[in-house]
Amino acid sequence: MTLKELAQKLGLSASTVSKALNDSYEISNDTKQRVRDLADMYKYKPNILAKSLKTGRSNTIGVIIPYLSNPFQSQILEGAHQAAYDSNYKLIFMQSRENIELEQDSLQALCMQNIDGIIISPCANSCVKYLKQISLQVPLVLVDRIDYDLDTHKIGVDNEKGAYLATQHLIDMGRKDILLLSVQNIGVTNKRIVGYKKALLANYLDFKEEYIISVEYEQAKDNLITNLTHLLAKKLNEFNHPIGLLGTTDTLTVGSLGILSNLGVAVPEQVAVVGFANTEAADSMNPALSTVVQPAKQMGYQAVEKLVELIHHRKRLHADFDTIVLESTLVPRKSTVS
Amino acid sequence: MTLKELAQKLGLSASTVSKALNDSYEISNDTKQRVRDLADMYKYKPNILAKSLKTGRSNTIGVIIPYLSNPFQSQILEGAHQAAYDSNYKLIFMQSRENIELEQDSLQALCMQNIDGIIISPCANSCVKYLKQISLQVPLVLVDRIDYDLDTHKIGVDNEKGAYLATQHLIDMGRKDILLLSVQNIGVTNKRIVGYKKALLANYLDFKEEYIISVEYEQAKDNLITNLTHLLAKKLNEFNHPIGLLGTTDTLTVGSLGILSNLGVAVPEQVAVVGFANTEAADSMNPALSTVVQPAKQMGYQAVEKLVELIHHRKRLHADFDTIVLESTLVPRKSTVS
DNA sequence: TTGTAAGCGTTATCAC
DNA sequence: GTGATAACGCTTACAA
Repeated sequence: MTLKELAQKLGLSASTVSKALNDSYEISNDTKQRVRDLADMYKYKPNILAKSLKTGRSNTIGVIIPYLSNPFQSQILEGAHQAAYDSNYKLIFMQSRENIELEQDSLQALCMQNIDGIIISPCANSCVKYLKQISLQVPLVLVDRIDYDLDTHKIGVDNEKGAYLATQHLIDMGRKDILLLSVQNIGVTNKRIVGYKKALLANYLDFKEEYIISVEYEQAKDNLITNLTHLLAKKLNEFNHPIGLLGTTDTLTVGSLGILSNLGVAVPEQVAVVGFANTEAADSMNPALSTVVQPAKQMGYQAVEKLVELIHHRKRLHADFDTIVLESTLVPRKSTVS
Repeated sequence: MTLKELAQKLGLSASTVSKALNDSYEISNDTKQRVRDLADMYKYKPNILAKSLKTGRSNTIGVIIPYLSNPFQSQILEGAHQAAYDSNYKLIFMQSRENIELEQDSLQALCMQNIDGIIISPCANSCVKYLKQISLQVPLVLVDRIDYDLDTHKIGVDNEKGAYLATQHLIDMGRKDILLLSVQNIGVTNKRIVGYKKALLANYLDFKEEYIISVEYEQAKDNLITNLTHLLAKKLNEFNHPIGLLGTTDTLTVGSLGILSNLGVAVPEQVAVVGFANTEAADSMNPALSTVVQPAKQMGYQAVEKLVELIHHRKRLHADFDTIVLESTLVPRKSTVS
């Protein structure tokens, strides 16, 4: 059932019917009602493709995140989906798998899809230049990994503060030697390291380069096992006091618990663990994991809100872009509090 | 840069250029090359909307799952995305939130989007009639929750066998009283209960209705806490032997570990726990969680493969639909083996 | 081998 | 208030 067919049945022209269905002021209420009634009756559904082709807007937003299987990122996507649903947009998503070529591929693919805007959490080592170029073609909003020099809206969390809180918490629990687990080349990591350092400084503790365990995303698990085991063996012998461990991503933090357990290291007695992690399973961990929780869904939600805003009035001043920084919260559990 | 403009620059007609770019046999190699070169030069990108409008195919697949934030379901989606990417399809996804109205809304929304096909993991209490009606309009493939009377491809796992294995494992570990945690009204649950019963039967153990703790999805966590606490208090007193616990979903299984820990119940000494769970964090659980692992990504991948197959030759015989049942595997860890 | 013309289902402009 | 017409950018008979 097309507009034309509907028009014929009504004895009206296609354009009149179109206007009626779009509630145009030009059309009389009588006609509108007649049109709507028959449209309902025949279950008329406009062809969105044709509509989009004509209007130039598709009501579709593209989302690019590194990994969908990462619970934190899928929470962002869930929030984004909710917001999209609320504002009547559709979501097409892509995964960059922390791979710069895949990211550019996906960006390219999205641009070819007549989407109205893009939300992206750039992959490790992402190319700012390329992003900038895209952002000139189509509205773009950064989410979570917002540490890029781009003129656009950015929605993230206060990573520095989150790390500061976590570090301070470990110090409060009496730990003076605090290892930090991080993934190489993810923007947010830097801020977290800064927070970590500042907390150390504020407590008159030395920062030691060797305390930073930095692994590549790809072989994160294996690298983590090797490096952590190695460093712990050394440090636990060297010191005769318990130490702290700060994980800067879900995977690393949760993974470290398993490793420590396998090594027979007591948590928190020997090593207190706290980390960024958005998992609901924190209470079921061994032991219950103290976490820095980030409002992931909210980030995704606000990112879409901002993007939609951007889509609706595209001609904003450059100076007018917002960077929204949400708060993360520390939830202490048994992995730091004995 | 449109096809027309490109044609003008080349001194050719739009149709010739279109054919050249689509590698039509009608066009000479010379012309093809010239066209391609200039297209590259001007970075010509075809307008997919126009193409879809004309051809009637959008190369887009809709996916509906209950919750994106459920790691198991997001793994299905990840696999689906991978397959879609490989076969050059785009994915639009929706969440039903285990809500039948939201599911029908989403189905409706997808149908209006000129998608080429749908993959769905129906929500609890989903309406078969409605699904059937949709499946007549557009190719549809069921994934994971395949226990519906629909003439279409279905990709799932052998839930009965998975539950059988898990139950047998608990029995092998010396447990004769085995509680089962389940969510109401999810199709897969039934099969899992059947597997559980069969394993009991095969070992000459009585099935007891009271051993089944069935909670609603919405208040799963709260209900679980109440019911599990209650039943355990009763049973642990009544028996003087250790018992078993079988969780039929990620959330329930993982959640139960936290609850048991809070109750001060020793796992596996007092209660051995095993459950369906696809989490990578199993090793970090308290204690490391024995799991029935399902090939979630593979399910998603194959679902898209099947759907694409269906899209390509729509006129298949009814009798010709496949139901693919993948194997799940049991990974014993400390929560059952002391 | 290439070009012409019609059409996919809408919306927008302008005339009536 | 309503309708004719063109246009969005592409594909595809069919004609040349």
